[in-house]
Amino acid sequence: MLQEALREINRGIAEIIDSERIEKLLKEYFDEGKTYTVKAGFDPTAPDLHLGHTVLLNKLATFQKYGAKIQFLIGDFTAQIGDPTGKSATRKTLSAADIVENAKSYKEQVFKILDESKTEVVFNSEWINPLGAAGMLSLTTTYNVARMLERDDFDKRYKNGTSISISEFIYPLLQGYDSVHLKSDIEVGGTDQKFNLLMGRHLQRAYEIGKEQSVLMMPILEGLDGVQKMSKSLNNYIGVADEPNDMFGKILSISDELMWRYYELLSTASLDEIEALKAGVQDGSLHPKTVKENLALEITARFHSQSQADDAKAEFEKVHSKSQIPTEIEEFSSDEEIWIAQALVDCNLEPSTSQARRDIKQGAVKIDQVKISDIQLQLSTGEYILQVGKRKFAKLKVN
RNA sequence: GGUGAGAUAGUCAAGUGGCCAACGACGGCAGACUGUAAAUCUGCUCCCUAUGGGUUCAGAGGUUCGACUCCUCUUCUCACCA
Repeated sequence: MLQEALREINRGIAEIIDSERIEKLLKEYFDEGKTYTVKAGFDPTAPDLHLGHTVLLNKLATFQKYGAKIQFLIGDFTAQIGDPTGKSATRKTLSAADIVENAKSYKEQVFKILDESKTEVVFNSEWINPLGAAGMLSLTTTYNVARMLERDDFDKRYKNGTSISISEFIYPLLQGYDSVHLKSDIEVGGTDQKFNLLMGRHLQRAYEIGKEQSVLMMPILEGLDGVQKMSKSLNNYIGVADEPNDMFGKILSISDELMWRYYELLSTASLDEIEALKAGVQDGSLHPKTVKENLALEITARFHSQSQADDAKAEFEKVHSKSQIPTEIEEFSSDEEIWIAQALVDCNLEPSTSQARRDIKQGAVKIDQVKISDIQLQLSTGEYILQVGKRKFAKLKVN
């Protein structure tokens, strides 16, 4: 039982620090039923969760299975500074109202994966605000500039002469202080958070709270392009709130190489099962597309339902394999005869009539499945299925 | 505080009086090929019912027949010195 739990917890992780302590905590849970706390911090700037976030959430859910109480920390105070991690410049701040709104939407999405009864949602402004100037000052005395500059991104920026705001130095300290206040046993985060996570250990020691948190780092999930990390701003993400059809389609559009990465980090299939799939593809007994479809089905079902996932698969086959028209298409109407380019813009298929013209010239536009080439085409009374490229459809009714 | 350099389309980055709606790269979109793959090849990539017109090169003025290019001021960024 203990061994199984350890295997589950170690699955897919990038790095672990002080795993002996985790083992000890688990042993105490199995032997004496003692619980422990696992902290994970989230930035309230991005309330729309995507699969990249779920890598971490899945790990937290695993911990919950084995006696952990999750400290789900929303960094409302630290968001005012902006985490300098991976950023080349200081970023803008959020209003208090935005933060409240974002946090709310966070909770709605997170409990699709986490067990609410074993999760405590906390805001760090709660204890950082009362810290005051004196508290802040004493916090800063626990660390020094030279060590702060050891951090890779600070180091690079310092050497390049790119500006580093003093407040950015404060950020890791505050994140570490969260661990002091919460007396966390374990903190889970992305590998890019290593410095900040270790700061938690450092400060727990400095503040003598009698323990030092173990740190577990999850790898960063690549986005749909397979190169850059999955993020909303790069628009290469699969959102947990995406419609079943979108979710299924997006997963199927990833490269074969990336598919294995997703299997490792997102699937509940065991490592042995994944190895078997890889072997199957290698010797040709399994088609990579089938393997990818199964992944898409599993993930779509997790965030929606099995039947919705099955429907998404059927829909996908209909539209793409058989080149038929999707079941549900957004409908638009026009009260008078309309020029094709304008119609495409009105139906949100094209951003401008200029772009529409170009696409028509290139043969990317179809009406009722038939490719058109006449830029001047006028649509008179009737119903039309407009299509741009392979995936954009709209139905237009001209009265 | 002083001195110097710079700000060009989603990003990087050419252009230093007309040949500029602005080279190139990346990204993005589309076509071919496919498994809606990937890789590769090709085309497109400010707006406008368009062999034409309109708005762009940080912002505001100015010089000029003509400015992304020259001048002045403003804003912002960076470097060196303090």
